[in-house]
Amino acid sequence: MPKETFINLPDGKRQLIEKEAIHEFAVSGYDKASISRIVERCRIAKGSFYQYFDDKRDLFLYLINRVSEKKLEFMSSVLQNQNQYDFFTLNRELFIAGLKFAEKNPELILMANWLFKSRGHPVYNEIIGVGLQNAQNVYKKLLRYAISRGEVRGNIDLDFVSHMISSMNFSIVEYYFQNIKKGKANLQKIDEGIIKLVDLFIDFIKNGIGTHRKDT
Amino acid sequence: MPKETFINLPDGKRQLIEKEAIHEFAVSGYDKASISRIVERCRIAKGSFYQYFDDKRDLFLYLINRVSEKKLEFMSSVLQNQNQYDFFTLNRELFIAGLKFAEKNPELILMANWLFKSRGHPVYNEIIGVGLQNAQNVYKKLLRYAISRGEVRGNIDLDFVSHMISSMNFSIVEYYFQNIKKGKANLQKIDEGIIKLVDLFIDFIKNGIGTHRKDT
Amino acid sequence: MPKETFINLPDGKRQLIEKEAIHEFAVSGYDKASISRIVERCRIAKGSFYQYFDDKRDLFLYLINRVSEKKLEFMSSVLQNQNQYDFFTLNRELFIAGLKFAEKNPELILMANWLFKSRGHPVYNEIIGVGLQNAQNVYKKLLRYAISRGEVRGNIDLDFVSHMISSMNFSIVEYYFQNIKKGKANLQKIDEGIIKLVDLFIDFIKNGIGTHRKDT
Amino acid sequence: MPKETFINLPDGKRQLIEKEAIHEFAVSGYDKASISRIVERCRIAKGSFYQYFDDKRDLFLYLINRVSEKKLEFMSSVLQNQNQYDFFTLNRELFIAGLKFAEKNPELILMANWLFKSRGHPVYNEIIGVGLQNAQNVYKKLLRYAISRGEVRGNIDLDFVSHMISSMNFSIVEYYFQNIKKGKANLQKIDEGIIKLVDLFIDFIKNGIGTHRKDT
DNA sequence: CATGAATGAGCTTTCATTCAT
DNA sequence: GATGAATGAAAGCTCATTCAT
Repeated sequence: MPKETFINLPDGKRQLIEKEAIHEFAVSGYDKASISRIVERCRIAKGSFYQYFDDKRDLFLYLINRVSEKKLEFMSSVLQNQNQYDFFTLNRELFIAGLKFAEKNPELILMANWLFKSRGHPVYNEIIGVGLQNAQNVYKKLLRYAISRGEVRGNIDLDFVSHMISSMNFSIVEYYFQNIKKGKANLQKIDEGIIKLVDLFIDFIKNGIGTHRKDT
Repeated sequence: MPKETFINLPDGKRQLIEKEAIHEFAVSGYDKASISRIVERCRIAKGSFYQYFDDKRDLFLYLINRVSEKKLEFMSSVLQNQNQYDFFTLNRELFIAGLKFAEKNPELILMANWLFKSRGHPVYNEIIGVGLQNAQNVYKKLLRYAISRGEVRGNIDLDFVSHMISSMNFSIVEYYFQNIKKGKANLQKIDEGIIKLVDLFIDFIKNGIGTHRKDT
Repeated sequence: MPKETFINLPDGKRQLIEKEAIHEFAVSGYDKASISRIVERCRIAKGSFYQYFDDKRDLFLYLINRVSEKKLEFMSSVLQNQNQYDFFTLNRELFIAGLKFAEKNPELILMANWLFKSRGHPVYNEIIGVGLQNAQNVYKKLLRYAISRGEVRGNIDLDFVSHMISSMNFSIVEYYFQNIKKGKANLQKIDEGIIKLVDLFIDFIKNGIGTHRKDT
Repeated sequence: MPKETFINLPDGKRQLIEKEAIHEFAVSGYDKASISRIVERCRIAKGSFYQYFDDKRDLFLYLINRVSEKKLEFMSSVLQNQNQYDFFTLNRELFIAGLKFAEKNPELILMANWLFKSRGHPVYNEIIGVGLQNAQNVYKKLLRYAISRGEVRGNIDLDFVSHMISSMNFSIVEYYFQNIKKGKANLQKIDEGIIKLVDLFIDFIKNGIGTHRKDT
């Protein structure tokens, strides 16, 4: 975690560093991310960086935490309605909120996605070790709650299902990004298409693991 | 592709080099993989390596080809029954064959998965350029065939669905690996569990994109 | 061109690096010159070198520029009298100034001579591309001016004559160096001898390309 | 010098090796010349090469000797008339014979020229050490003879003058090659031009070192 | 607290030469 | 005598991290 010196930095500078660091990790991934490039773009001294953070790892962990916070903040409005919605509707809303977040913070998502893809990488393990809230755990909690409310069958493999749901989430976002990059369609239309796919996906988990079969 | 010198190597040595190279790429990914480490572990001279392969890229491409071959060989028995099975059953069999292959060749799979996760990396593009069959394209073909046979709705988004199916495939294999690493259960039991999950997944794609709704 | 870090180096260190680099290029030529050897002799870290220069090429180009500067500075006193002297006298003075410069900076000359001999080498082309004044072009200009003043016949092949003059220049300097190396004579006497030869050479070009024949 | 094994080689193979080696040295110079490339082009084994020659140096020395032989042979017709011609006419004939040889054996000349430019290089010194006949020595002998016949002043610096004459020779040939490469003119016309320049040069040395002044 | 030069282990790659077959 | 795989020292270059100022 960053040192006092970073916390005490004037807001503008701190935000600049965060922004450029996120950009660097988003574009290059963790291993190829270059501290030199970050400090160059921020116009701060290399030494200063090491007054703020212990090392590259420390910076990355900090940023991942910030992303989690930001995303949680963004999604809190949805999560506050946890009791109103059933599990599947809540999921749909979360999914869509996630897509909107991705749309607004594409670099945050690219960075987080690097992490998601890097199971087995030393920093991945460390982040898990630090007990960072990750999507999978969120889904696990929601699933447990849904089971207790009778919305989801109790005999599912919680770990696997939450793994799959977060994978799908990731996979859809990735697909979305790729198509944007290809400029395959205007954003409006892609959004529509993706929401259809989200619905398809929601349908799936409902039919697949719900207590009541659809269409009966 | 490797030079004659590599092809002519005594089997033991050739296999040792392949094994250690696969190990290296599996644990470190392409960029961090170190030729120095490979030759050290094989107890061959650095220069010898460059008698066998043009460079790191050449080695990696060769190994990926080998994996494709091996996997194709392994799955050919399933694919030969392409006409007997309907799309969903075929998928199930492919899935299970894939899991068995992963079980027998865990490091190959780790290496291939690095590639899967590295869309955008120069070697990824090159492998695609070389026209290597990747899972997504295979599924696209199978889906088209299934649509022509009336087993799958014609109004699906082929790209998205094949993307999702190969992602799920990848995701399930990954999940499987993690649990093995954790020693969470004896292999026998995990196998049973996973096959159940495969069935769940097959159910999903059937209900989600099949022409006929289940239970109607 | 070198980075700020090199410019800001304490004089002693900067000069040491220049000296050792010139020595290396002088004895080994560009291709065989070894950065490792340079940094070893300067007792600096390899990484430090790359804080100062982009690469070997960058170092060489910088040094060649320095030589040009130094030589131009050294010869400026002669060139300032460009209008007072006729072409042949000016040449004589330039020649002698060149020899004196060579005497004071033997390694610079060896380095520059490597370049002179390496027409066709990538760095040669690059240096020409950068528009560095080379001897041949200087002579071409002087010749044109001399023709306009009626001191030199107008029907000569400018390219060939300037090629020959700079070759001779080079050749005489080389001869001078060899004899010094052999310790063939005390410097005083060699100087006398060489100046005689310079006069002979000046005579030659006068007879060859001058407007008025000697002895008529 | 080459080993017995090379001498005993069938003519065709021996000549092929010589041809390709000359090509290699001509194109790349000594240091960058690659034994691997030579054996590859000759389709012989690397090991075989080392059965024929001790090393790269050995091969080069051998080839330089062969060039000397060939050139001497080519020029012997001129040198046989040594007594008929005066020094200057002989020189002119030698020069022109040299140009014709260069025209017929461009790669030999490129190789020899590398050597000429590489005073100070280990192999240069060795070749001199071996006492190889070089142009400079030939000129020295001719000059001595010419002095004895009263065609050349006795008070010249033999070393310098022979150095200059051979340098000029080299320089003109180089100029010739460059213009051919540039395709600056058709060969016929270049020849005419060069012969004019040769005459200019002969004039020079006549004026410079002859006993009798021209035009008086 | 900011600075930015210094560090050095590490990387991939090359190539003349050797030597067992 | 022919073979060609094996060798390993040496090359140019990178980059996260340290530390004296």
